[in-house]
Amino acid sequence: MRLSRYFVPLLKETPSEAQIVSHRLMLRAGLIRQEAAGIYAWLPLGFRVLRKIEQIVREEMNRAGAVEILMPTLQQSDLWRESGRYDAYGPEMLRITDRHERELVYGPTNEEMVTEIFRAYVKSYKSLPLNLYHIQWKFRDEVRPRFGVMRGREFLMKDAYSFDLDQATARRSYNRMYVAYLRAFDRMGLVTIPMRADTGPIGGDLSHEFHVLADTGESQVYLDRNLIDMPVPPETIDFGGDLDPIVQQRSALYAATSDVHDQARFEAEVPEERRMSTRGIEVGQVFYFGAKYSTPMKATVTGPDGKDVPVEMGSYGIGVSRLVAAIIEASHDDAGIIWPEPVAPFDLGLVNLKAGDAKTDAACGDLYASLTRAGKDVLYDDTAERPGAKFAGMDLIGLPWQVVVGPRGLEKGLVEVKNRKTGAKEELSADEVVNRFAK
RNA sequence: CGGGGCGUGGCGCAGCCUGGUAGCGCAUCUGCUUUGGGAGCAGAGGGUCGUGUGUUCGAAUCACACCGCCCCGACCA
Repeated sequence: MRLSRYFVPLLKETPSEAQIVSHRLMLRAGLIRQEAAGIYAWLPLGFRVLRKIEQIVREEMNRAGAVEILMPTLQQSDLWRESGRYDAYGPEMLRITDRHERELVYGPTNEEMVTEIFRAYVKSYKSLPLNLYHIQWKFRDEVRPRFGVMRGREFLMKDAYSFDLDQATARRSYNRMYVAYLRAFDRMGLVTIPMRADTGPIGGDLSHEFHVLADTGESQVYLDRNLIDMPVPPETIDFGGDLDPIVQQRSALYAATSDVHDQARFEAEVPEERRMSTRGIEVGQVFYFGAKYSTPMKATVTGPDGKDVPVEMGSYGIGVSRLVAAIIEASHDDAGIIWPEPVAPFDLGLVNLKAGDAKTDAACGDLYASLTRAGKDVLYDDTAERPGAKFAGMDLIGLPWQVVVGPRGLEKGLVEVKNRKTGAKEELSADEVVNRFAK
C-alpha cells in the first residue's frame, strides 16, 4: 500500500481526553476515531489489526473444535424474559422499540439466543458435545465508558457457548477453551495468566479470567511468578485428548484478581520471592454455568437412558477490540506502538527518504514490488514529507520492520533495515532485504 | 449513579472575570529554498464561539434551560 493513496491520519499532538497510553497511541497513530461516548470508528490501520486479532481467535477456536456462526446484534426482548435476565440485566442493556412497538435489545451477550438456536435443533446426546461461537459487536451501556476501546460501550467480542450432556464432559469442553485461549493470546505476543474468578451462585472452580499483565491494567492481580514462564501448549496439541493436566498444572499455582484474592492463602502457598502483585487487563473469560439457561429455556437433550435432561453449558468470551488496546499497553515505547508481528497492520514499512529523486524512487519501487511479490504486506511511504517526519510517523504506527531507502545509502548500494522493537539497524543490499523477508 | 470539569477553524489553546470588528501555535493550500530523526521564508483559505431562550443599543463574554464530552469514585468482555 502506498501511503500517499492510503488513509492514516496521524496526530502530532495528543488529544487531551486520552488518559492511558494505548488510547493516546491509538488516536495519534490514526487507528480509531471516537464518534460518541464509548463508540469508535475503526480507521484503516486499526481495522487491519482488529481483523488480524479476530483471525487468530477464529483459527484457535476452530482448532479446538468450536463451530463458527453469526448471530444478529438485535434480539427480541422476549428471549430475555424467558431466561429471567430481562430485568436482572438492568439499564446496561440497550433497549430499542421498532415501528410496530416491538421491543428489541442490542445484545450485550448471547446466552439466550444461542440456547434458543440449540434447543430448536438438538435433541439427542449423540449430537454432543457442541460448541457454537461467533465474533460479533456487542453493546453494553456502561455508566462510564473510558480508556478508548479498552472499555467502550460498543465492542467486538468472540463469544463461544458449549453444550454437553453432563458435568464431566462439560469440564472437557471448558478445558478445550482454556487451552485455546492460552494459544490464541500467545500467538498475539501476549503473556496472559488465567486467574481464578468468582463463579457466583453456581460454585465450583470452573471460571477463569485471562489477564494481560500491564502496569496500566484495571484490575489488581496476585500471582505466582512461575506462571509467567509456563510453556504454552503447541499447535499440535490434541484437543480430543485429556487436557486436564494442562489446566491443573496452572490451577495449582496461585493467581487471583483482587475480588477473590486471599492474602493469607497467597502467603501460605507462594514463597515470598515468587509472589507477584501487579495490574492486569482482562482480555478473556471462561465460565461453566451448568443448566442456568437451559432449565428456564427448556433446552433439553435425551440421554442414553431415554430421559430428557437440561443441557450443561459454558460460555467463553474474548474481548477482540479490547485486545487491540491491551497489546499496545503491553508493547510500546516513548516513540509509539511496537506491534508484535502476528498482529501488525503491515509486515513492514518502506521509507522513501527523497520522494521525487529518480534513483530513490526507482529503488523503492523495485523493493516494493519484490517484497509484495514475496507475500509481504508493505506500507510504502512515498510521500514528500521530510525524513524526520517519516521516521517519527513510522515509529508511531509501530510496524515491526522499517526499510529505509535514501540517496546516501544508495550510493553505496545499501538500504537500512531497522527493527522497531530493538531499534537495531543493519545496512543491506536490496537483494539481501528481499531474501531476508521472503524466507 | 455521586462528585468535579470542559464545549471557541482539523488538533492544542487564549479571549469570558470587567459585554463593543474572534485571536495564537500546529495542521491545510500556493510559491521559493530545503531534504538521513516531526525544516525556513513569503503569501492564502478556513470559525452558526455546542443548542435554545432571555437581559442589553450591542452577547464568545451576563442569566436560565437543554445537549454533548471528559476526569475521579462505586460497577463491567
